[in-house]
Amino acid sequence: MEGNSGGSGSGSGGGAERGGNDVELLCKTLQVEHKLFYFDLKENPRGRYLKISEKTSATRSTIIVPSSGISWFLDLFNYYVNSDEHDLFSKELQLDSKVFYFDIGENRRGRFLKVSEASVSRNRSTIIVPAGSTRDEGWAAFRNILADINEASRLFTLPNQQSSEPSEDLVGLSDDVGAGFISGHNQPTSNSDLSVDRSVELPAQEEIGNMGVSKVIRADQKRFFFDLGSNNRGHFLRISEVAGSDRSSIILPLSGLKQFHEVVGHFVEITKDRIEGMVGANVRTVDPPQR
DNA sequence: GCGGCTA
Repeated sequence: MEGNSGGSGSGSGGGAERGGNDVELLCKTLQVEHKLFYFDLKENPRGRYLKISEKTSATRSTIIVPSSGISWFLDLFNYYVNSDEHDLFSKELQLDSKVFYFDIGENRRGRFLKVSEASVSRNRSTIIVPAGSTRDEGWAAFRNILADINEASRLFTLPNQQSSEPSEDLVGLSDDVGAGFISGHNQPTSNSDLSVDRSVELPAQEEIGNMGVSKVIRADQKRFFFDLGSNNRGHFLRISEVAGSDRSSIILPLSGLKQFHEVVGHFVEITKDRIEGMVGANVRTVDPPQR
């Protein structure tokens, strides 16, 4: 019934993008009690993101998580699942220009986790995840979905390049990232009873290989975000440093990435004696827990 | 077959 006036022209220049042109990489569904959660891993030229929607009979609410935040969400849900009931505190997570608030609540229906997204130009949106009746099964199921999606996102990101164990590498990024061809693969997302996943036929594999690649490393109190991107000038790697509320970035054209890698390797080499005891202590890549 | 949540 929608008078979709000229359906192709719907992308007229407004700030409200509906993500209609975005590529769906992965869709999953999770039912917790009578709520339905939709997880959509999507990608557009600006990058990759995870859309999480909560649907009830009368309510629909959605949060958008940048791809760099998926592993943080996984970490946080692990925290809420694994910590003792009395040790649960509110958390907040800042990503780009968004802040996500995690708060525990309880009423006669039970315990729940409220996840709110606050961004500059958009109304705050919230989803509420029931803890579940026994052993936080709602949160645990939610966590498992996040783990699957995090894994899948990394599969899309680096098809063939996990040659070395990440615990010994400062940055597991090879110098030929540009060659992004995802071979026809049987992806190992196997048995999930209540989660329906379908691997979308990838319409533009080169784009997927070239964009939306993200990594995060932690060093002391700082976080460094590595994001591949491209514009009309070509492809680049953006490295952002986040410490407290300060943030700054450098933009490295891919043409310089190999030299960059060599220079970094040089300094790793000459400081090896000093840093090798630190790897794994306060300098390490963020590796989300398996399963 | 719920129901939580500042806009």
